[in-house]
Amino acid sequence: MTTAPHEVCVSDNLMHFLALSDTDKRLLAELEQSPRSVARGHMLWEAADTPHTLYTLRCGWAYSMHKSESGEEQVLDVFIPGDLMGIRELTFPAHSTDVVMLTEGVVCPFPAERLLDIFQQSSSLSLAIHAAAARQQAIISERLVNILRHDARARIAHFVLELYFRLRRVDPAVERDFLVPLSQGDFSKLLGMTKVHVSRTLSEMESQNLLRKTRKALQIQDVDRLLAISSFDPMKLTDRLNPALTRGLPTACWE
Amino acid sequence: MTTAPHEVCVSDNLMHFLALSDTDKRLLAELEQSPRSVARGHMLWEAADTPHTLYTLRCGWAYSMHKSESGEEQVLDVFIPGDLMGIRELTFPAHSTDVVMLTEGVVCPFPAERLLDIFQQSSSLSLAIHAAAARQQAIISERLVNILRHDARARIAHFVLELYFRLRRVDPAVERDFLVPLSQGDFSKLLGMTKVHVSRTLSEMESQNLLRKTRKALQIQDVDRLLAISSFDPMKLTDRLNPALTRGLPTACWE
DNA sequence: TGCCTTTCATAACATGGGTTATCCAGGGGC
DNA sequence: GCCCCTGGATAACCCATGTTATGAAAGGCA
Repeated sequence: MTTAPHEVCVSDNLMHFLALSDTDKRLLAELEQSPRSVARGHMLWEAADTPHTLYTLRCGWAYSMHKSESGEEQVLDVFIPGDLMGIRELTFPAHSTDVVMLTEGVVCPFPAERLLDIFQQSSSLSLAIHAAAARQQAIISERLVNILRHDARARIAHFVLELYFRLRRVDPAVERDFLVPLSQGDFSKLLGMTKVHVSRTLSEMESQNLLRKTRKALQIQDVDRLLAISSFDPMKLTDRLNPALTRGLPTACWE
Repeated sequence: MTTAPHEVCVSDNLMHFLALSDTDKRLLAELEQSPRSVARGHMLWEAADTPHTLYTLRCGWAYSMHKSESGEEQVLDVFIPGDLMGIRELTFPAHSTDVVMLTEGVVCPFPAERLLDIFQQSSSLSLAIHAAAARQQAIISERLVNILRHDARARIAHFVLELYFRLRRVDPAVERDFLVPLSQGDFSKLLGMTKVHVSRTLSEMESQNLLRKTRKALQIQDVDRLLAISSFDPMKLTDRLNPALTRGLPTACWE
């Protein structure tokens, strides 16, 4: 059945890329010194704020979204435990998204300059953080390609697989049936369609034994067909780094 | 009238963010040591290649695209002179896009490790390069939001403004009427619509005196209405950096 | 317990944009 | 000058998805 919420820290995330030295782990642990419990709906930052604080997400889910003047909302990122939030917007004078907790959770805020310190102190960590940031962006680019080229069924299939693989990456205990705190409305804001059509399409997919979505959980019934429908490529989220960059650096434990 | 092609180097791009020291300029100049003329249609890299080489684009245009098994093409980035090509995919073991020259041009290839050297040698340059990379990604994210929320007219308006502001940034001589080596088919691959509909919509927009696109050039007739239609926000491409990061660093010349 | 809000399901209808096809114009090569 | 080839315009038709509306189920809260 669905697994219970899991506590993950950034180093659990980053060590997938490279083996981290004790110094690296200590640097990361400093970032996560001040965990803070936040309620569902809590806003970590708002569009137009200056990004002076970054967050690691230790437990719970969050998302970032654009609000247009007309009040429409477009979700850009979904954050899961272990994710680093805010790097995308770090170099900008102002945030362009709101970031809101989707569930209650625990975040660790730290000042942006700490990241600069890290960049100066550890090239392994710099690389791992860049890799993590690049993968966050790759997720968005993939979503763009997917959305532009495919119909509603494929969009949903793609996104569901994205979630599944991302969750399993940081918590291998995740099964085919897992907790997802996203409503159909959230799906619609992510995938650029109306919630009515999300509902229609989910019903259709359920009747085809592809997947089943309830209020709280998501059950993947046929990974292979979902992969085929969506042409999702798990490699796009790979933990493997470019070998041209890692000469001389310690490799990750899984190798 | 339309302006002639312009030669730009990366430092012309990066110095918009921060004042570059002579050392910084020298480091960048080293990257651009080996300019190479390439023909229209030349492929700089292909999906599945390992990213060992980055390029600066000194002159001419290029784009990167995904090809799906079914042969559909989705354009992700459009590169203009001064752009750094390949950072997005740098940390991945394989490229996910093809990059093709849209015009003849001049590129400067350099090995990926040089970038690592730069990161270690100059924190100003690191920051400027990160900022440039973040803006490339922001362009894609903006396009995603725009495409999901708006109809064909707004998509085109948005993209046209994106081009206009990006070109003017590196070459202030660019006027309302400028050269664009993109066909309607290219527009369609960028914006996720058919070329037939691009044609329909361009005709409509021309009849409304919004803009006029010919084979080679693009003429913006009514910036204000285009801005209104597309809710394009030039701030999303700002050269201004996050003040929380630049304490102690020299500011850009325009400040 | 009952109330109230949010989420989900479903139906009837409207439409933007996809599909396919044909023709025309421009531009490069010879 | 002629030929091709690519790019662009236009039309007729159709379908996936948006729109609007309504009711029911779920879940929080007093």
